[in-house]
Amino acid sequence: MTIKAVRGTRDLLPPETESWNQVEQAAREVFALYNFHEIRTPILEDTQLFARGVGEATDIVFKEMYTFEDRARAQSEKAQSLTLRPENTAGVVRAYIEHKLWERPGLQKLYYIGPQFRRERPQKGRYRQFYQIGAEVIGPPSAGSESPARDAEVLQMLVSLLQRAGIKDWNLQLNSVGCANCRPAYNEALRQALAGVVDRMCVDCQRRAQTNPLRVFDCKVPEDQPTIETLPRIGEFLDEPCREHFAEVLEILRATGTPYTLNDRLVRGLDYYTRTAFEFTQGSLGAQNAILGGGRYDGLSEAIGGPKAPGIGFAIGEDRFVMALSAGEAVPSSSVPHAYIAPLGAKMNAAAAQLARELRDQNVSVELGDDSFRLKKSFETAEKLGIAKVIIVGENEVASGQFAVKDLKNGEQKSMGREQLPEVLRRPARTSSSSVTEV
RNA sequence: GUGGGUGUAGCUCAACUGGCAGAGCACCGGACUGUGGCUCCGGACGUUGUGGGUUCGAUUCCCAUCACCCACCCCA
Repeated sequence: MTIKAVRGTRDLLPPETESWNQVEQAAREVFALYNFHEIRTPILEDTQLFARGVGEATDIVFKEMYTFEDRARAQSEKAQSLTLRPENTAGVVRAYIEHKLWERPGLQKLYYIGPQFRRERPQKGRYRQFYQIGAEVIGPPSAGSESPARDAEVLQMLVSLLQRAGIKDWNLQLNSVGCANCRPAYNEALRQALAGVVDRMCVDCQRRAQTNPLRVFDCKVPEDQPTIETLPRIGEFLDEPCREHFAEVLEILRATGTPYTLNDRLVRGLDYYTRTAFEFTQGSLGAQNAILGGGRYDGLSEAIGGPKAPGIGFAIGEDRFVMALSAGEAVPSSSVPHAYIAPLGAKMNAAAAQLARELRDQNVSVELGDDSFRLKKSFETAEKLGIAKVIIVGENEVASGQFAVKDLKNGEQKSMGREQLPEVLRRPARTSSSSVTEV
């Protein structure tokens, strides 16, 4: 049996990796405009971080984590339970606490790009090793971390990222899920309301009513919808501070022309979310149509043993983002070298390598051939690689110092000294209509 | 974890009712020894996902298993 990539993981090959780099570059540029800076946290974390941060009862922690016991190195050392991170917010907050980042001036505005791991059944837009691009704004309340201005700014940043990357047909769904103060009352009201009607609902809802009542709002069974419509909404239970916070977020969004859709059934699957919760969906993605999601997590730091450090953040599903991109026409023009160097005849490899190095030092990208190739093969190879210009390095050229440069687009060939090469090669090829008709 | 679908060459797909596993594209070489695209000729290409069963004979029928796809659950 040949060895294959394990289930739910995949190789990203060229030219697709070009799209990934484009997405990441667009993200870095936009983040920089909003003064976010990169953080890189370990892929491996103490299992407790996720149990306490993400929530013991969530599906992610309960049944989807890659967890294993790291063996003790010495008698005196205890074995430790480690987990491949299923998301990155907990890790960022852990680092915030560990390095006392609240001692630094202002808010911490951090972004990350990297792989995450969840053991789910693979599906379109869902992998066991998947990639997230995310950002967090976190800090002490005195630095403004609780301000609705931060929520609105993050949402606005996401809109500019989607626009810059060329994602179309997106929709921003917004809700407020309350806080530690008002959510218990709502949970109780919901539980009571469900108690009366749950036996008429689908089996999944009956289970949700027990384990995580908020999630009945996710139900897609048509027969359940009328029942769900009668259930109380979190919006009716928000306390005054939560209500004001949400209203101000909306006001800023309107003022900045950021379109949104209120969705009072939007709930999020991680325990740490408070107040603002959001999701961007995209039309071309199939059932897994959430291209990114996030929200506020005002109690997360304290849940994992840190100081009060409210924050808001999001994670973009990079796999889905790239998918949404290639569903449109925004296919990347993969980068093709400026020139192909064709060493011609025996013992020309050294001279060709020398020229290649000179050109590369001057930022000319070069694919270097082999002197065992016949010229014909060199031309064919350059043609197949889509390279526009071929430089011939033969005995004549080496002796005279004049190199033959052929433009494959229009068939013209001329001789020139090496000092002229970089400038000529970097110039894009002219494709005159007259040259197309030769042959 | 549950349900449905699909697995044949690098890619896209054929192969009648169970009877020699094929084509196009791509790849390699030649025609053409310092000049590509077009054309022609030739070459290589497979444990038909894997293992078992039925059969004189299985890509085809049956069972199991694995992978992928789609959906549920859940999430990015």
